[in-house]
Amino acid sequence: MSATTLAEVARKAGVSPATASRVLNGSARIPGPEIAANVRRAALELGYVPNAQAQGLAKSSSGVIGLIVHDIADPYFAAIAHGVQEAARERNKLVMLATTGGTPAEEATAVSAFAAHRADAIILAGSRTTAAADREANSTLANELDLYCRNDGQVAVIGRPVEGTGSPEHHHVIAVPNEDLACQLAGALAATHRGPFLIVAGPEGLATSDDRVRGFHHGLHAAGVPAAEVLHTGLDRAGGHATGAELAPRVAAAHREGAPVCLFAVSDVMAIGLVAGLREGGVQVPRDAAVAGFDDIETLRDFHPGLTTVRLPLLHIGRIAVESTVALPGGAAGAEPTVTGELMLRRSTTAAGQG
Amino acid sequence: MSATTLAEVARKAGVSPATASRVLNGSARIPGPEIAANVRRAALELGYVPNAQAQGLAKSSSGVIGLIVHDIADPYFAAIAHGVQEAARERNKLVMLATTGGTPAEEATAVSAFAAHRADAIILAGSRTTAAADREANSTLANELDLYCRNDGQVAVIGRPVEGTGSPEHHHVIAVPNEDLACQLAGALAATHRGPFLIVAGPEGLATSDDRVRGFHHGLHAAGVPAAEVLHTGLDRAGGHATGAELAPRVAAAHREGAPVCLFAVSDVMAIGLVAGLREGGVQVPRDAAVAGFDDIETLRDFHPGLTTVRLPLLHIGRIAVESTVALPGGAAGAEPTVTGELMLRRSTTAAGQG
DNA sequence: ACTGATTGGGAAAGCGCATTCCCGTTGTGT
DNA sequence: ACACAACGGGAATGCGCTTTCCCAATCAGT
Repeated sequence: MSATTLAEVARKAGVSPATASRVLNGSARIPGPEIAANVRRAALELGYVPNAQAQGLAKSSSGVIGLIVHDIADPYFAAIAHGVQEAARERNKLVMLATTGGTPAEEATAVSAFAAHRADAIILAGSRTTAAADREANSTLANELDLYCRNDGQVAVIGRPVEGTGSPEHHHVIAVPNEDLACQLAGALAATHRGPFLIVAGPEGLATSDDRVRGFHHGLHAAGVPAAEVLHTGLDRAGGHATGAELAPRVAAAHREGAPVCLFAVSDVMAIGLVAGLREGGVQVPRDAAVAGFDDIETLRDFHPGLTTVRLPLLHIGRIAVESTVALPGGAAGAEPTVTGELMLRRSTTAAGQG
Repeated sequence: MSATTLAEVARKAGVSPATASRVLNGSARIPGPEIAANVRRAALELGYVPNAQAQGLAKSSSGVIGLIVHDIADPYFAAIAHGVQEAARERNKLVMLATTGGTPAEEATAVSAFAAHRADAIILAGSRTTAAADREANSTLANELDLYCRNDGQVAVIGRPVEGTGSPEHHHVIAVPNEDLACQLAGALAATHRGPFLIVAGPEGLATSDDRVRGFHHGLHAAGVPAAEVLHTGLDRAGGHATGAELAPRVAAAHREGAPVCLFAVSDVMAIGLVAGLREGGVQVPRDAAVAGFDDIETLRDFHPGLTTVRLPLLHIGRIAVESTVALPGGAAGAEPTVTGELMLRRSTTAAGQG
């Protein structure tokens, strides 16, 4: 059996389709109460479900927000998605999800798909990449976004703008002060930690990772601490874990020699993997080495020892991404789009007899 | 500037809209190569983006899969969403996400919204509830689902079927052997643990929680162990944490008296909160008490001490939910829809001098 | 070379709904 | 009592696309 249409409802209620349309959705003109009741009853009896596609086609607005993330299973993105979802619901919008694995090429196809669905807005979460290999894909992405904007689409990018896009009035950048916060973190750690610093970073060219590395370097430099060595690996638990296992002997040696290492992983999930890898290599945190992360992922806050990190208001970031891009039903625009973080100094960087 | 339409592309290419349509999407009839090239070039030059809504309206298929979860920030649902997303992409479908906080009423509105968008399938993840207070909302949900099915929608439910729905040929239940696995877990724990058992459950009436509690009871009973006390709390980290804090003195006392408690939290996130709460109350796991969880959430596998739990193939569950519900482009149906779990016995239930 | 089958393209009819116009009816002002 | 405004409802058009149906042109077959 096929879906019942507005026309059928109208016929059953003995009115015109126009009238039925007016009563069944908040139109400016509200038909008389008796007629309205009739229509509503007919709709109910027939099990009428409005066809959002037809509505969207007629109104040229789909009521959909597109969200693009690297990996929804990553708690970082899950938290952002949560915020997006909340704000979307307040606006009576649905959210469409695309996961891309972080490649600009996949992001471009996701944008294209969302554009095809005439999404009211597209939110692009996840680090931009500046790697040379992605240059072409990045420009494809920029083109796709421009195309979308030409059709009156709004896009919000979390972190950093996409290189090479035009129409800035359609682009909203939710800037995340990664560099500044990493700098602060480095300063705080340098104040208490005696010994060399090591940075466990994501792949080279990942903007978020690069920003945090750069900030950490600055912070160290400002504190008069020798520059940290940087190790590049995967921006996930596995990358951290592998690096931890690899580094364990060296870290253990450093500790024996009285110059324990402080490791900064550019994300919490990496830090967690790192700690696990070190532990499997016989290194205890914070006894033998200090470890810090970034993001303050909620699920990881109960980790033991408590992980020193930087809290990012992920949920809020998701919210303001949609706030900056689609107005509330009431009409008011959203809150101010500033994102700030907060240092969370916990046990993982507090060795006994230190601090 | 408004979007360019197929008609404009057709005019520019000097062909009819019909022909343009045929070349720009895989139609059965493929126009001549020269004409096709013309059309493609025109589309490119004009920056044509097909209107998926119009396509959906004309074809009556939207290419969208609706996913309903309690909370996307919960790693349990995030993992399922990941699997859904993967399988959806293989089928060239987009996924629409709705988070409901677990209330059947919200689930019903989500189903309604997805039905309005003519989603090709709806996947309902997250525990059903049998609480009396939800009776009415549950039947609303069932109605909404039936309405959706009447319009040829396919629905997959993860865990347990929704009570009161008809048209079983449209409903696919991805059964999760919660009860059986909890039973096995209880048996394994009873074999090594000496001391009373305590179950930290979710709200009463939550099917998943209830199933796991029941299974655990059975397992204990089969092992000849006295029945466990059940404590109901929130099915999240906060619930586990509060219960842990509350229980700490009692657990500590039990340990002092030589009869350490084994706590079974019905989900990993609860277990993590529980451990944290206990620790804040001075109870060390596994030294003073044993703790087990359920799900084997990936992000939590690096937890220390390793959490004894039951591994559920969450990603796979997400995959088969879509496989059972929308065919592959190739045409073949999906894999067999059986879900199995695996006991993961780790340190959290292995006190020194035991096991 | 003539008929019948096949191919390649166009015309047009929807898909389900919103909305602009239009018209008949009732209410207000002097 | 009459003109005019305001209101409440219907007819019709269009949103952008797919797809059937139809027609002209080409092809093979005896």
